[in-house]
Amino acid sequence: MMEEVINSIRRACVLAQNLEQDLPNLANQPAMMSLSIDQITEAFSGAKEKMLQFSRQNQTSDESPPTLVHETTQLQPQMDATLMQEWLRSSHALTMDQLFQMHQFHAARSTLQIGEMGGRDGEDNFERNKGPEEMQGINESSSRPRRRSREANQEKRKVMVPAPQFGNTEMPPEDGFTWRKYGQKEILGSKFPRSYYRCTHQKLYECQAKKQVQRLDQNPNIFEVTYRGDHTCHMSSTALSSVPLQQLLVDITQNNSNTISSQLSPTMNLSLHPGGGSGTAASSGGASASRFGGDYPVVDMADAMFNSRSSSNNSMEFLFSPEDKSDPKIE
DNA sequence: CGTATTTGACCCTT
DNA sequence: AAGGGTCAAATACG
Repeated sequence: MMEEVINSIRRACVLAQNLEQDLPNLANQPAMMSLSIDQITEAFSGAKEKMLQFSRQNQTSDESPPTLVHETTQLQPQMDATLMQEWLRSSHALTMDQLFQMHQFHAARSTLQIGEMGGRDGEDNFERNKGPEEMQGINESSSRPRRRSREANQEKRKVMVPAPQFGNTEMPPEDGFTWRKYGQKEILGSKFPRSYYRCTHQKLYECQAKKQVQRLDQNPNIFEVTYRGDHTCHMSSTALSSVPLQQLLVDITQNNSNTISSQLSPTMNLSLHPGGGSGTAASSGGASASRFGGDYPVVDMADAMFNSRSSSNNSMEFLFSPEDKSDPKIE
């Protein structure tokens, strides 16, 4: 539970970092800056809410509800708070100060309502009776096999992201993952087409993560990015700014408490050289260790490292083991 | 020459 | 049936 709070805050911080980076570009784009700020505000609000929730339930009753997180995340609340503060102070001192001010400023008027997508698809059509079993022949004439198309019940996370002010504005900004476009479609009622991306490493790790990008007709400078599926690869080869903060952000805004915690490994972040670190420690070997799961707090460091290498995937295959996917079914 | 994107057809969901 | 999502051949790109 508490690590949820920490994660939330962390996400907010990542967002804030992003904003800071884009500050020069956003300077003359009040709309987008406002959007970005709203996102950050929203993120912090979510974190705060969770924290209050947590502390409330922690001191009144001790019937800690069985959250769906790993058991390794059972940490002492005090400890968490301390470590969290430590982390906040050590790695993001300046920004954090401003951010908290910002937060207080905007706390009252959180206006952004992303993540209110059509989430009413509670039930899934698990077996869409895929009738013709394409008798496994090499009959490539007319009927295409088409295996499992729409993965059953994949939750969608929707987020708005401002278009980059420089370079190719046709493309949404980097989000920390490498995507490969596999389709584009005109959408009814939208001026702009919607593009479909899937994770570049889908083959390697059966990474089912996908996203679709659509720029709003109201404001072409803003993309609506919808994420689907989880990354089973934890790769960040072309990361410009950070992690898939969209996912994270949306998670906050819709109280989707269980999806994210399974993707992040909350505990290892907490062991971030609290205090003595002085920032630049662990730069040589340390980061590689955290590459697999929880390198989120060290995003800048990780980025610095990853950015230097381009996208040569095959050489890294052994580095990115399929993680803890305890699902041996391999088709 | 291998990899990524484009694009129309195909198929699934509503 | 319409609209949306995906496939895969063709093409572009490095």
